[in-house]
Amino acid sequence: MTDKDISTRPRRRTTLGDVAQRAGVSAVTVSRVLREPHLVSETLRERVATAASDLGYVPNRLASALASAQTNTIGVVVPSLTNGVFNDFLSALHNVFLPAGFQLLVLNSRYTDANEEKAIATLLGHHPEAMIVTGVDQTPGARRMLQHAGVPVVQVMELTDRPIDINIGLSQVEAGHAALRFLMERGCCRIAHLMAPLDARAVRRREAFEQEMVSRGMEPLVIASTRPTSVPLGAELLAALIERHPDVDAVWCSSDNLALGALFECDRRGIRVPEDISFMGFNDLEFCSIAHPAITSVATPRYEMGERTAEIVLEIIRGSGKRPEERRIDMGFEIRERDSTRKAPRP
Amino acid sequence: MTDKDISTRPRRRTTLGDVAQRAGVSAVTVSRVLREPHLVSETLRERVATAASDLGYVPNRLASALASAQTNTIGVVVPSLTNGVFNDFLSALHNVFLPAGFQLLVLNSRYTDANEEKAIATLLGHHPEAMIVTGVDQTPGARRMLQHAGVPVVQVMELTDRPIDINIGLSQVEAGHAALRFLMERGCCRIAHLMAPLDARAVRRREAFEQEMVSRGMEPLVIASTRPTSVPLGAELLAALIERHPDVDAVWCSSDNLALGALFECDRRGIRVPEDISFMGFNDLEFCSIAHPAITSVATPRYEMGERTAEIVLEIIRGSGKRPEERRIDMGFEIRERDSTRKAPRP
DNA sequence: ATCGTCAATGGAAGCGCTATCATTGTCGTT
DNA sequence: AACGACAATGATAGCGCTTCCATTGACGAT
Repeated sequence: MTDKDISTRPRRRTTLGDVAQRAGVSAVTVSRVLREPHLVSETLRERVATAASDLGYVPNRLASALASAQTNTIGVVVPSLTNGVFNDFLSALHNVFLPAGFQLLVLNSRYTDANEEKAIATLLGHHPEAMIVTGVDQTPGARRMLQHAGVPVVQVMELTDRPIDINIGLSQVEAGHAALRFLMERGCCRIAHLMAPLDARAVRRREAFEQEMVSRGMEPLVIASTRPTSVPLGAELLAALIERHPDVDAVWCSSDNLALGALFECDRRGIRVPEDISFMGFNDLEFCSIAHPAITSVATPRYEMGERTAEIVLEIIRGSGKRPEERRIDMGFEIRERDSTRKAPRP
Repeated sequence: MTDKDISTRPRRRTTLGDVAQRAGVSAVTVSRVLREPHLVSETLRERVATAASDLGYVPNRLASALASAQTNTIGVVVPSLTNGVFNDFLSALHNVFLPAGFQLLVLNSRYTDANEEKAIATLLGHHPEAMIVTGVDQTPGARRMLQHAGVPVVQVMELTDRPIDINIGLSQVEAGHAALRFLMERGCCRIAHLMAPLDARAVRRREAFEQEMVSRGMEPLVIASTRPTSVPLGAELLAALIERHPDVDAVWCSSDNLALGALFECDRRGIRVPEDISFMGFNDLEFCSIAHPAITSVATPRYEMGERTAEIVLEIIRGSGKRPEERRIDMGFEIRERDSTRKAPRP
């Protein structure tokens, strides 16, 4: 039975013309029924609709886009889908773009520049109405392509002085400074940083963190792994840290996943949090507030960034390309203190 | 300066013709340089390449696809990107399809049938070479569209007797039965199930779980929430469970995220795992083995499922539509026991 | 009765590319 | 010297749709 299904499948997909013929009208009329039904009499409108549904007609977006020079597509490149951060961002984009009649084309660069460049090329081949890329470290080739694309380009998550077009993000450098200051204010003095330098933004935070330590006369202490951030990696990095530096009293993790893994490892080793070591994460993913102990984290406005990005893009598209006053928007961040850094003051 | 960048942007994107003109050749030759360079003399090949790069030429995939009737695109619909399960699956698809010259178009149905149908329609509009959809509960409309698409269709994650075309997954029903049996064998007798019925597969597992309990004369005990699965939800569901049924001695969670949240909540309430309550999750996400206590989980072959799916699709496409012998492939599952169910035997 | 107006439809051209076939020129062969 | 074979290039015709403009007929205004 299923076999029959397959063999009876039409070899040629039904087109506008097929529908037109079946409805006894011209192709133009069918096209109009789909896009501007108010211009077509009700009689024909119904006849066309019936014919279309009988034939299981699905308009060919490729042809439509080619003819109209309108793809109603937004190209997005993110470095990871595993990381909850980008899901929140994408979710916001969806929520604004879909109702506006746009469709998202999302490609994953897996944290490598070459992939990002390839992804950008691929997306541009689809002629999106706008491009949204993560970070500000595109390759020269990618930059050039984006500059020549003739569509709005938004670089997100991070700030730069030389944006390609629009830049919406937060200062990773300030976040790095703030994190160290926060832990010091809580009385910590032997502070370590766990990170995965695959992410360019994590590297920027690390640099700021180290610089701040050096400027205070402290010895920078960073444990890094080239693997992508994950919960198991957090456990590993913490183990490595404790082995080499059993005297740490605070750990800042470059991602909440690392923090969670590190917390598990502490639990396993009988290290008490925050009594023995204070812990802080980054991004404030949803599990931070629910973990036990709850994890202090640097909250980033991922959802808001997505909304803002989408709104600005729509404004530009609808305003026939006019850019807003501010090309560079700082969305800020906020440290949410929870139990993992609430050490009882020393007697 | 940036302003200038914008204003000097070309209004019309460069086309094959532009490159041809600049290189002093015909459009056909440019097209050939891009697709079948061995057919073009080296002189022209270089001249064309230079012209293309000078103009920042990006081929228009829409036009190319329209003309060649080949999009080299695979359409994929998943219900969620937040859930690690689908990332592993997508990751496998990427790893097989990209090197084969195909590009993935991924849409998110957010666990609703209407969205799924819309996503399928949208993807079909892009004329993919194959469609991969999650689950087996497509709406009649979606089913019809897929049947008429004239391309291979794979339903994944779950098994059915009536596949649209190809079906690769695992039996959620068997998983439900197995989970209960596993816990009973470990001596648990008051067993609860925490779940989020947004996911059709979770519902199927629940039904099997309940049925198995009933058939053993036990009273089914399920706490559900209509919100999507998440770590915080796990904590909430556990709280609700304990309030109503303080006597439970085992909990099976429909996802590892729920299990993690529930574990945190136990920790917070001083409930010992596994001494007081045994815990089991589903999917075996990477944090299960690293959590403390490590979480017993039903491991699903997500990555392998993705690989298998991609391989079969490629086979069909390359074999000019010939389907494999087996239309329905059971990838199985496996319970990985860890500390969260390793209760010391009663004295 | 004649005109302009307007709603409702259709015809034709073309979006940027590729498939197909035709055309050129260069060989080696007899 | 004439031929076919073949490599290298170009001309042409679409792919399925939309845009633009032309056509038709019904209607109210003069």
